[in-house]
Formats: sequence, structure tokens, C-alpha cells
Amino acid sequence: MDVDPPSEEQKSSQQSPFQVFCLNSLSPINPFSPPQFAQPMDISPSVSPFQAPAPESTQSVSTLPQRMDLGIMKTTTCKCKKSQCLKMYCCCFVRQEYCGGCGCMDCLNTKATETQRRAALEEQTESNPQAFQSADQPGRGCNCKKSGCLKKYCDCFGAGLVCTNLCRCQSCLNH
DNA sequence: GAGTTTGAAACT
DNA sequence: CAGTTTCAAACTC
Repeated sequence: MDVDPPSEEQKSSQQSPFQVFCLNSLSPINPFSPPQFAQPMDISPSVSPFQAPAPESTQSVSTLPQRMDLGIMKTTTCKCKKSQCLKMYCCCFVRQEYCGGCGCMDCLNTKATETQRRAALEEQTESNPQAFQSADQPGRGCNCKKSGCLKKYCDCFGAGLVCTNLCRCQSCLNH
């Protein structure tokens, strides 16, 4: 490995203009936005999607604030029962983090089950190379039908954003 | 806390 | 690719 991981300061300085826009527009709108939102996930292409996060994350995850900046999968911990935390249903898996302090059952998203975890990650990226990158883009648009985009089921509303022409939602009231 | 609703993901 | 099913979070009571 000849590439040093970026420091926290470097990471925050790597925010794209879009991310900056989103984050700036969050605070006045989003009533549940803690300031920590300004720390985006580092899912840059230079980082392997199969690279495991630091082992201590299994201890620290549950103490982290809610991460609405993902647009989807807002919660910090999951409660998966059937997916074994190896599918995109799982908020931890989507963030490519190990489960830790979650209420999940039959979890395979752990350091101890790294083989299965990596296989699942690989399978996911094979079927959709953008799978983990797109999860970090709240502006990708929602597809809501019944919520009027005024509930947190809506990716846009959950991220504190108004819907745009990128969305395919119906009966949208989130303008 | 249990049950319902919702929309994304997964499956057929 | 469209329709259906499964899943887990959000929501309601």
C-alpha cells in the first residue's frame, strides 16, 4: 500500500461542490440534523470497496450520531433479521461497515465472517459497480408513491432536501 | 411495544 | 424489463 489514507481534515476538504451544497442546505431545513453530518463517508474510487474498516468500529458504531447524509439508510445501527446484514437492506452493509452494537440477528457482517462479507460485497459490486457510490448521493432522486415525499420514507425528505426533476415520485409535496 | 405502512432491494 | 415479493425503517396507535 503506497497510498496513505487521508486524514479527517483531508477528507472534509474533499467534499464535492454538490456535497457542500447539500450539507449547507441541510441545517436550516432539517430539524434532525446534527452538525456531524458534515463528515461524509469516504467511498472514493481509490478506496477498495472490500477494504474493511478499522476493527474498533464494531465498538464505536453504536455511539455515532444518525447519518442522514447518506440519503438512504439513515440509521447508525441496523435491526436486520433475515438478510444476515449482507444485502443492501442493511444500513451497515450499505456503508460498508461492520455491524456493531446493532440489534441484528444471524449477522454475517462482522470481522469474524469476513469471507462471507467480502463475497457479498463483491457480488453487489459485480451486479452494480455504482452500488456503494450511489448510496452516498442524496440527490439521486426518490420514487415515492404514497408518502407525498413528506415523510422519512422519502430519501429526499430524509436528507432534508426538496425533490427535483431527478425524482420519479408521485403526488409530491416536497417542494 | 405491537402492528401497520412505506419504498427500496431482491427475486421471478 | 415488468411485476411481485421480501425486507427493514418509519410511522401510528
